[in-house]
Amino acid sequence: MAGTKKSTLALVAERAGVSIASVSRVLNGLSASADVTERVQQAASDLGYVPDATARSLKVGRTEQIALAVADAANPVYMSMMNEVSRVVADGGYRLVLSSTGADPANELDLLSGLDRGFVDGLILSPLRVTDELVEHLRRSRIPIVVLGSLPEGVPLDNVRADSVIGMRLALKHLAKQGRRRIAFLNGPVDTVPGATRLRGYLAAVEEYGTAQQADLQVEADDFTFAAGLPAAEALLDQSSPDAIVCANDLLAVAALKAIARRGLRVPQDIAVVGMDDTEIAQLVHPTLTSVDLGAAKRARTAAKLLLRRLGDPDAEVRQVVIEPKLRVRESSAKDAAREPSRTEASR
Amino acid sequence: MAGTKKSTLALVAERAGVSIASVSRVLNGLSASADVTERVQQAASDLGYVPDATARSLKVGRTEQIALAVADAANPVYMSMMNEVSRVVADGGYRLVLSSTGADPANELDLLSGLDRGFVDGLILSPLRVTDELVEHLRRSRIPIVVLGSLPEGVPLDNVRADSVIGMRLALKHLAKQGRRRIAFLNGPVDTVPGATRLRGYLAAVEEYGTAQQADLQVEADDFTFAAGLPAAEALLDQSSPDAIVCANDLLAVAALKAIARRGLRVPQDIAVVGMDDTEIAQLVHPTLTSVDLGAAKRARTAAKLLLRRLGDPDAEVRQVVIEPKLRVRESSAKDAAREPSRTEASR
DNA sequence: ATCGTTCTTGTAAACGTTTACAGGAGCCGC
DNA sequence: GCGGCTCCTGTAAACGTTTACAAGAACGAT
Repeated sequence: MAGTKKSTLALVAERAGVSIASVSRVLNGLSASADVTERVQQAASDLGYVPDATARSLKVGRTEQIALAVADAANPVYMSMMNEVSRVVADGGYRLVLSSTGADPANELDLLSGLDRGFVDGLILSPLRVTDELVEHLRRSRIPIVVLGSLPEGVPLDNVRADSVIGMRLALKHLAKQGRRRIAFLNGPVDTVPGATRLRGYLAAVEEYGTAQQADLQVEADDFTFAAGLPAAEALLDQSSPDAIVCANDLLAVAALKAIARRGLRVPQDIAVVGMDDTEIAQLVHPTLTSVDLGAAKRARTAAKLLLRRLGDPDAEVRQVVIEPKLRVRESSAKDAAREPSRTEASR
Repeated sequence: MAGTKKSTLALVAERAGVSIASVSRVLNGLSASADVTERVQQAASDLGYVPDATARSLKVGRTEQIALAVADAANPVYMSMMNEVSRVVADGGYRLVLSSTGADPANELDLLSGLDRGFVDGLILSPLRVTDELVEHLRRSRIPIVVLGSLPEGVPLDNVRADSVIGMRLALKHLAKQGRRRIAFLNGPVDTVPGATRLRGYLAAVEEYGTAQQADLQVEADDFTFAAGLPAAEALLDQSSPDAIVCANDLLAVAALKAIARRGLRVPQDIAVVGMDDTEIAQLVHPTLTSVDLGAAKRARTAAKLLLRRLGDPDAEVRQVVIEPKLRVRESSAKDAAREPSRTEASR
């Protein structure tokens, strides 16, 4: 069947006794006589011909590749996003180039400059920090970019974001309704976009629902990870005695669960815990974790579709989509402890 | 600084008043007079010139891209592998193209045939199932492939695998030494490579340590996921009363923990649980999960390095690396329940 | 029978690089 | 002062496609 040597249009043409133009036409389904079609197809299959992607790209000016750049691919929420993007993009006939930018904004800039090399047709970018310089680069990019996450007003780029302010509101409302008054906030770095907006949401909700507002109810982990969350949660429990903790992240929430368990306190009886992102982890831990679903999968899917749309129609109007958060109540904040998870999701 | 219009060698040449060959040479650091060098660099930066990746690829016959194909990107163990590969590959100056093949072997075959289109220089493949047809395709591939996982004898391909038979042996030895006699096995699909070898390892270890060998101590989940593991674990507890469960996977192990908790049994006092892969999840759950570290990160890193090596030297001798498993004892199998995790890993 | 259509096919240019080759300038030693 | 050397630079070919254009064949209509 497939030979092991490289094969080219010219070879096929020679074998079929036609010109390379005819071969190209037949293989691309353009008009050709039955005779030529037959001979070309025969020759092509004899030689196991496969068109060269690079040459084609150079000629048609498209690579059929899309880049996805996320800050921290180790975070489960990015993983689920990646999976969604991967699927949509593949369905659209594109390959996915992965770009792990890491926490350093410089990498994002590097990536953006590198984009002009034209190795992808479009980019989905999920920046942790949005600097002016980044925005400037985004504006003058030669290829379509859709941003996954918040963007300053007036930047004319497709983007899809979660409304985490409302998300925090949902969490605090839920807790306040149970009579929780000392609701703490375990945040990640506040100099990141998610960290900043979630803090804003927390403060607004504390105000709205009239729960305790004390500085010692807020703590900031060095990173949105379990490892960073653990000491932060410990510190929080040391410095205050909350009756609920809402966390910027499921990983941080799991860290809170652990810190609470180490002190012999009970969840949710003594302290309720609410996470954010509603990753798979929320359902794995014990007790299962109440979490604010910011629609990561949906955001990712939407972003990918927006990009495909723009690749198809570069002049389409700019669209900014906001995904509405949903609260997934589970054991870690249930009023009656015996309650089952409210919803079971398949994990794949 | 960078202009927003596309720029080409010819434009730079014109502006600098030299030939395109000279421009290319200067930009690639080849010999050139100070005068020309100066003028070219000036012109290039004026125009914000960036070389076109596609054209370069076509000419030099390399794409600087490497593909990574995994069956199920949603599995946390693949995620960690992906991160490692991503890093090594990036350090080597390559981009990473992600290919989620899914459970269907047909997709892997598609991918392999597509590889001849030459959009990547090499491939790291982690197949769930290894069919003859797959092996045949692997042999006649035109680009280097390194296989992440077991491979039939005599296939001359770089590969790196875990010795999960020894891994299972470690797990059972640990449990048997505690006096556990009814050690159950919660496996994933046995028609996959991991499923098959882990079963083999379990049976051999049961033999070696003389623990109970009963059919009802073995159960097979439909997939290596939490969702699939839950009913399987329930069934296991229904049909037998093990004093330990070793699982093919951390996700399955977490499912076992949950099923056990639902019955009001205690871990590890009533039933010890051991997982496999030692993913981050093992440290998040309560109780923390003893797990066999199959060196996923190390395997991935090694595979990536092997591929880079072969890309640099196509005639290097074929290397097959086996990574030695290590047991990470944690609370879920501790003899004395108050014991702390034996080792704390940073999560990033 | 001739002209005009339509349909098929081949020739050749183009995409943006890299690089083999050759021509020319400068320089040295004799 | 001239052959030979080195060093620099330009011309042009090549990578493997796609596609505009023209040429030719076949055929119908007048």
